[in-house]
Amino acid sequence: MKLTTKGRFAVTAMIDVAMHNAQEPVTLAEVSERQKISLSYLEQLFGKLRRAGLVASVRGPGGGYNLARPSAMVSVADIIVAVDEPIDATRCGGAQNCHEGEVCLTHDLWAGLNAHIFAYLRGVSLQSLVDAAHSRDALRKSAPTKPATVVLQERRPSLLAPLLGV
Amino acid sequence: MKLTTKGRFAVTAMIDVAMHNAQEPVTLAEVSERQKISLSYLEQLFGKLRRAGLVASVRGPGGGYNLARPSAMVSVADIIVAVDEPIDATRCGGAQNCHEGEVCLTHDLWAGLNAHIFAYLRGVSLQSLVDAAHSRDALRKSAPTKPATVVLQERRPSLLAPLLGV
DNA sequence: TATAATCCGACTGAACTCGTCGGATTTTGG
DNA sequence: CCAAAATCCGACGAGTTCAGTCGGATTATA
Repeated sequence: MKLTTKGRFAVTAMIDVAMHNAQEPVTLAEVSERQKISLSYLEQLFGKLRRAGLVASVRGPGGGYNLARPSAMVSVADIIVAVDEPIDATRCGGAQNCHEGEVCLTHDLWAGLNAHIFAYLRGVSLQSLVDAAHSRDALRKSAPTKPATVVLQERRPSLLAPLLGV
Repeated sequence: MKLTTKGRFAVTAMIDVAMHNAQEPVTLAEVSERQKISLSYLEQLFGKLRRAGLVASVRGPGGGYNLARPSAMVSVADIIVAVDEPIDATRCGGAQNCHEGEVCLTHDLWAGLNAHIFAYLRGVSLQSLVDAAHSRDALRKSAPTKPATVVLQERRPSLLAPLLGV
């Protein structure tokens, strides 16, 4: 699953599309501006997302991207798998580290972890992320104690942040 | 947490030490031979494991490494954190991708995932991995239908194997 | 026909990872 | 006291991977 910044960008971009997809398709230029991701990079990502069947494209002027199915039916796992192609699985599946024909000591451990992570990300829908963003917005508006231009989010460097490079 | 092969090797090596640690300390030369990991690399790993307080070293001839505490009290998370030092957490903790002073759309998602993975690995003790290895051994001995030299473990390429590059 | 947009493959600079190497230090045994 | 066994340590390099760019092709609109 690999969990690189590419996957993170893809999820962010998909949320953006889901939030702005009324009738008109959403152009990558808009996403680029809103999310501060370079257009070229977005093109690369959405090529994969389209091939994976997560978005549908409309070419030409007035075109852009639509979600291929309702956001409630798209999971984060879907997005990441689409974008961060699995590398060669020949790590522990073959004779690489598994020594002398035996399954290596930790095989089951990593397999279990994989299943765990996958299940977690599979359980998070795009819709739920959109909802979360909306409720954050609502919360911020209901308590506008400072001018919006100066509001800086307080940094909260989670103890767990370094894990997985997030 | 990063989950690289370095972490995997460290876990494997720790299992090996736990399984062979009677009174005498275990030398890295033995671990190297049994687990097919280069000695130099093991030295590098065990330097970190020692600094993290997971193993204790005995120098000079007859020396080697002992577990610093009972294997039931060492988790996989401990080992991986000791070896795969956290990279710069400046991914989402600051203003990098979080744009315009707001928390980026996916912040909570990744934080939750981290916590999830960490909890999982925290729940797996070194002892449990040793037990699993022992029961695999017992199973293989109890059904010796073929000469041991020819027994090849059947490959079972899990569907989830590509995830995380395991 | 000009323009807005997706589409695509190749490429590069930078970072990171794996693993090595040479040597220093400590301790045991003869 | 000395040789050998072992840990200890920092630096380095080859290879790989990743993030992001670039130039241009294609498609559709107006």
